[in-house]
Amino acid sequence: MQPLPLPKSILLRKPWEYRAVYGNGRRIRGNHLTIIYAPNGTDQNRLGISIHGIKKAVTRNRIKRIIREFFRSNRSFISPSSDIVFAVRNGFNVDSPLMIKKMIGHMVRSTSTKQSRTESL
RNA sequence: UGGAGUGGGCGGAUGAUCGCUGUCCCAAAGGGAUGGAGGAAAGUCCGGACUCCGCAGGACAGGAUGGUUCGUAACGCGAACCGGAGAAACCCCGGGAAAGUGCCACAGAAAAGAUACCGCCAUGAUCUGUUAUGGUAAGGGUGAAAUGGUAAGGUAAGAGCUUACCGCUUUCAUGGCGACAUGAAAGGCAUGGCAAACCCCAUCCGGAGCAAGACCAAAUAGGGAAACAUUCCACAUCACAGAUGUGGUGAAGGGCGGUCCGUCCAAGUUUUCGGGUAGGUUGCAAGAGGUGUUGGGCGACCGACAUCCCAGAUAAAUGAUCAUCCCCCUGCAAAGGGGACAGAAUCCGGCUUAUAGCCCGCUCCAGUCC
RNA sequence: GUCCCCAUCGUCUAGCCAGGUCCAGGACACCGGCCUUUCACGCCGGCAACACGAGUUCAAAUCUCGUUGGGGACG
Repeated sequence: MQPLPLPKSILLRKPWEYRAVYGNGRRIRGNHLTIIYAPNGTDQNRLGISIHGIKKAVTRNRIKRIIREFFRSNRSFISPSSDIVFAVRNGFNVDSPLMIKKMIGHMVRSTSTKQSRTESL
C-alpha cells in the first residue's frame, strides 16, 4: 500500500463552503445518498459530509468514517477537481467500505454514461 | 439434582500495513517517540466542584426530602438496624388523619359523632292480613370500606353490659445512642379511609449555567469626538428682510446637458475612540484520581505508606484491511456465519434506562441418597 | 452541550390544576337516512381518540415516576 494521507485542509468545514456546493453543484442520487459536487479550481478534490435524520451517534460516526475511508482510498473518483458533499439521509445502512465503493462506483458510472450519451446526442 | 431470589465481575486478544488526533523531541519541508471512548460515555432525574451575577440581619412565599443511627464535599445516594406485609430467601412499603379544611361516585338505613331497609324483642290496637309506639344493632342485605375480634356469662331481644384472651389507648419500669422491644397496671373502645388532596411538623435550598466566564480581535453597518468642505465662517456698518465691507477657508460628489453657465438631488471626506460580531486563544484536565499493601469499622466508609499519570476533539480525532487465536451457531468433516447495548465534549458522586454471551459468590424452597 | 415545554377521534380542540355522573363532550370531515326533480343548505342517526409502561388509590385521561415521540430557547 502506498501512503494516502487525508489532512484536514481538504475537508469542507465552514457553512458557506457547503452552501456554495449546494448552490452550484451537480447532483447524483442514490439509495438514501446524494453526491453533490462543484468544481473548485484547485488541483485536488475536497470532501464534505452531511448526515440527516440518523439519531444514533454510533451509526452517524460509523457512516462518516466509512465515507472518509472511501474518499481517502479513492481521492480522484470525480475527474475535474471538485468540492464533493455526501448527503446521507435516514435509512442509509451501508456498513463497510467495500459496499460503499461498489455503490458509488455504480452511481458514478451510470451518470457518466448518461452524460456521454447526452453529449454524443 | 432441579427451581427461585440476590450481589459482584468481564464486555474479545495479539501483530502488521495505511490513515486521523493530543503531548514531547529534532526541527526548513518533514521525521521520530508516546497516549487516544464507556459501564453505562445515554437520559439530564438529583447532589456537588468551578465561574459570573446578587447579597446587612431576619421573616414570608416557593421548591425538595420524610422510620432511626451512621457514612459522605453533598445528595432524593449508600450501609446497618427498627416496624409492617408476606410459604421462604428476596423484593416492597415507611412523619402526622385523637390542629383544621375537603373528598369518599354508584349502591346502601347510614360514608363519620347522624341513623335503622330486611330483621329481633316488648307493649297497645286489630277485620288475625297487619299496624302504632318503644327497645336493640347480634344476624341478613349494600359497598372498596360499616362504628374492636373470639368465647362464655347475661338479657324480653340485645349490647364492653360483665369476664377471659387478643388488639387499641394512657401511664410506669427495664433494655437500647435511637427507631423500638419486653413486662406490669389502668381505661372500657374513644381513633373508618385518602396527605403521589389542601395542609401541619421537622430538616435543607440565593439565581444562572463552560453556549458560565476571561483575553485578542477583521470586514460591513451604526455610535462618540476632532479636522476639512458646503452660494461657508468670524467681525463691523446700515433702513436689520437682507445688503455691503474686511479677514479666513475652499471651490468637492451624482443626474439633466456636447461643454461652460444654469438647474435639481444627496450630505459628505479624512482621522481617531470605545463597545463589539465573524474568527482565534483560554477555561481544559493531577483529580472528593487510580492501583497495591496495611490499620480501624458488622458494614457503607475512613486513615497511613508506596506507586502510577491514564482522551482532550471543536462541521468535532479513536477508523480500514489482512493474519493468527478465543467464544457461540450450522455442519460427519471441510467450511460458512456471528460476537450485545452503545461514542467522551468542564469535571466528579449517585440514580434511572439499554445490554448478546460468559464467569464467580451468597440465600431460600422442593426431591433423592447417606 | 445546557435549559425548558407538549402529547386526547381523520383534523382543530374541551375536560386535567380540585380523581367518580367520562366505555370521554363539541366543531369540521367521513358514512347512512330524511328533505329536494337533482345538488347545496337544513334535520336525524352512526363511525372514531386519552402516546407507552409501572405505581398511589376502592377507582386514573386527570396524581407520581420512568420510557418513547414531537417542539422550543441559548452562539
